[in-house]
Amino acid sequence: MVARESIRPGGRSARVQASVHAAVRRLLEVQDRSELTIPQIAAAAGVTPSTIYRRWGDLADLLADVAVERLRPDCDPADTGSTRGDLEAWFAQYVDEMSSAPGRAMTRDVLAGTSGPRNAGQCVAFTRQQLQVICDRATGRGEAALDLDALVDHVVAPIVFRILFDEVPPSDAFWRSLLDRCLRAPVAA
Amino acid sequence: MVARESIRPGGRSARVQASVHAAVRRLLEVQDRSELTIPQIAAAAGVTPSTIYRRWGDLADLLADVAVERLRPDCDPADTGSTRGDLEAWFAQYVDEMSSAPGRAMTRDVLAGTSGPRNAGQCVAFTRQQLQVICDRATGRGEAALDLDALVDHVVAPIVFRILFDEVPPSDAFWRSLLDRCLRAPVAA
DNA sequence: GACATAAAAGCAAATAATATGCGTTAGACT
DNA sequence: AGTCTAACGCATATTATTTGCTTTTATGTC
Repeated sequence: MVARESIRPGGRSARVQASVHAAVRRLLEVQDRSELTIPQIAAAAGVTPSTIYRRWGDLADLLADVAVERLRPDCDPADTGSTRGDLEAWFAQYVDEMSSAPGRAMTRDVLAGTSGPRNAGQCVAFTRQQLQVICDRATGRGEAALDLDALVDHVVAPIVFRILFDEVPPSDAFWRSLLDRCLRAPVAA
Repeated sequence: MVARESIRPGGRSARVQASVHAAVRRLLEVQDRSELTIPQIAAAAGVTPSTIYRRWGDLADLLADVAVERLRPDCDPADTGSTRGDLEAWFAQYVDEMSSAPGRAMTRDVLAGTSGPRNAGQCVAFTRQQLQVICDRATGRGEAALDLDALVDHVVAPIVFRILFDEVPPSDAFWRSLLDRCLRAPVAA
């Protein structure tokens, strides 16, 4: 089962969803996710457990849903005046956010849900959208065109790979060198 | 809770572990993992559910444990005579295995367990070990030294990223171009 | 504005999974 | 052989999940 796609804003469904999401976020700050249960979330959100079971199916799917919502960017990348600056600023905050303990947990949650592919696809779409804005801006300035796919494959992917599979989070120097290398060899056809 | 590290081979613990792992593998072929339950696995393995709960904690951890075991390489990379050939052969089978439905599921399982970092770390260690063998072989032949980290960051990572986050599995052309690019610019200091 | 409709939530009871105390057994070590 | 310990089985208690049915709430129609 999966969360409904289109929910009228302001309706009862939306309110329930909001309070459940809020309850999850609140509880996750206080306790470990291995202790988290659906009845507990239901109580904290002021709804019946069966409501959650019917809408989200199980805990993994609910957590995935919450994580996707939290990973959704809320504004465009900062405009620093230069493409390089835009990219550096964006990746700095991206790495910072993603390699934090909650960030790692959210990424895992997104992948763990029953509909892992769907949720994960949405997340990478967010990332691409953000980078696309920077790419478009570069083109608008008349600078050399950026290769979005190269950025994803050679900067984003190694960063996320490290976050998911390595104990130590990616260092500042690490992602900067990835970005350097990518910008230096833009279209290695 | 986590599976014990060192278990004497041939002991009762080892037998229980083997039969539980086998039961999980067997059941996963027949039915969806969302239907899979611990009592069911216990019955199929001929043990008591409490045994599984005590040893593995929960289903996610058990699945992670099984997945790590299945991802453990059972032999060295094939020796094709050339480094390039070794890499191509190895990546061909790696991508094939990892992007299959069971492969994707296993990768997700590894990340989903309570001790995600530990298990994931083990998997990337397997990969590095395999690639290290190829690197050593290259050095032995007197060829140019390969950059293991570059292979992981710029070939393995984009492949795994695609498998985890994209709906469509990485194409043959995709990983070949990654490998090409990596071999052409080996030490881009 | 009252009324019908449908989707979603609440409630409560039934079922299933998970946790745990305690006795038993298998293997390790002397 | 005898002892010791870790792990298992069994039975029981607790907790989570599912489900049928009722009630609520928002929406669209007259």
